[in-house]
Amino acid sequence: MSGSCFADRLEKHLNLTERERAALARLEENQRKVKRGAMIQRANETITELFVLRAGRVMSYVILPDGSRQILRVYFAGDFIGSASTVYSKSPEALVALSDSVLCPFDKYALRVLLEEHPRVAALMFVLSQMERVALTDRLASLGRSSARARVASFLLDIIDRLRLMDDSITNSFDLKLTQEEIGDAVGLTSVHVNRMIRQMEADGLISRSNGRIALLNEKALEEIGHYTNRYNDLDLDWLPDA
Amino acid sequence: MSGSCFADRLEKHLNLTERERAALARLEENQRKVKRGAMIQRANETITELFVLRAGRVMSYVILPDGSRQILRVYFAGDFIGSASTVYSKSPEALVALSDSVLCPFDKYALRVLLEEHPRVAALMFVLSQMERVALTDRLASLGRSSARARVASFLLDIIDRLRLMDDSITNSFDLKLTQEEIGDAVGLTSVHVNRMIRQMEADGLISRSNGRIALLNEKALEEIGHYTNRYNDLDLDWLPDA
DNA sequence: AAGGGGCGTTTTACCTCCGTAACGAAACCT
DNA sequence: AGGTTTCGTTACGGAGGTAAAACGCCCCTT
Repeated sequence: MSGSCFADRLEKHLNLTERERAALARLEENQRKVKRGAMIQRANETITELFVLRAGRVMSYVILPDGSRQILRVYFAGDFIGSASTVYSKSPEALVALSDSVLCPFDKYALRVLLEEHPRVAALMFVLSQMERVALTDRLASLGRSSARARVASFLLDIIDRLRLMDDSITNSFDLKLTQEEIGDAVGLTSVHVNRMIRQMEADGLISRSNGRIALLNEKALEEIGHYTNRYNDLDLDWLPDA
Repeated sequence: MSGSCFADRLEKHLNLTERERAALARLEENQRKVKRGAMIQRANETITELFVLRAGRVMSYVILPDGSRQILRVYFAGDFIGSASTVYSKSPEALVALSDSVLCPFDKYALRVLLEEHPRVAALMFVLSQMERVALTDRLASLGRSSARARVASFLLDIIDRLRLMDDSITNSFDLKLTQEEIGDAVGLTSVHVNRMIRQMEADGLISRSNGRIALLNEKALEEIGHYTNRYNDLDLDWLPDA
């Protein structure tokens, strides 16, 4: 366990050197605690800060002119967030804490130094960003081309697989920490219809629920319903620069 | 005009050094011509090649188990494609030429050398990948939270703005090179309904068509209908390492 | 020039999945 | 206890999907 939560995350995929770990730890020198519901970054505001999410859960979203919301992504401990601000001077998306969380803010210019001095970390940042790109295209296919039932199923599977990545103790149940309205805003449905789907899946014995926790009782079936594939098995990072 | 089409694209955003241009040109040493309709990369096949698209037009898509297709992205000259293969050993998406095209294939390991030797280019690759990420989240919001009319409008605007980025001669009309079925597969609609929307927009005087070309007659109105914002104006690349 | 096949577009009729609106119950604050 | 948030459920309507056929156009072939 190094001082850097982000380094821990990267080490799920490959081994870092001491120097690299130290450099990454420097991104997390500052900490900021935020409460559930806190706005971390407003959309369309000037920003120079990025964050490593050290603990808790965060979502990013946009609000359309008609008031509807699209949740873009849910983030977990170890994730690098706010990365859009590496490119745009005004944040294209808002960030809100879904649970009490700990953030490590750092400056764009700190990222610059990191990338200059650690080519392998630079390559890794590119790789992480590609992983997120693929996750987004998967969700795009889900919203564009599958039914409400399929969208909810694949969304649940994606969340549990990402939680498992950092927490080995998770078996088949987890705390979603999202309201049904939020699930709807993530997969492009209304809360009413999310509720229909969830109760239907519960009636079908695919999932069960008790006070906020969701248990996936038949993942194979859910994967089929949701057209879901776990991409984290098929990584190829051999081409990255040597340590 | 350097030897590298990709360098030309990057120079739309910032100035490269001679050394950097030379390094990028090395990615485009090989050329391959492909005909319209040619499969460049099949989904789920082992791959080690990436491409710079030198001329023509290419799309990426996935096919869901039920046979439906989701087009993920349309690429133009100067775009870097197949980037998912930097992360996965099997391609998560298929690539097909939408018009006769010229591709410059290169190996993952060539990318590695580039990133090791040119930290600024590495940072730039990260930036490009973030730009694509934001483009995807915009489309995610479009599919998840807006009407058929809005989806078609924003799709057309996105295409024309990306064409304009590389070709100053474009005013308000362009060659789409997509069938209505393909438009539908890109924005999550059926060809029938795309047709309804397009003819409606034509009747409303928002667009006009003649032999494959589409003219946007009222971009302001289309932007409002599609909840569209052109992100290419708001870039902030000042933090990148110095030349 | 005539005929024909292929591809994309247009149109019609019908249907269904999902959204809208509304309200009551339960759970959660403070 | 009283407000606030979330969940559950209903009835209804509409946006968009499905299926099918006709139409137009280009290119081929004879």
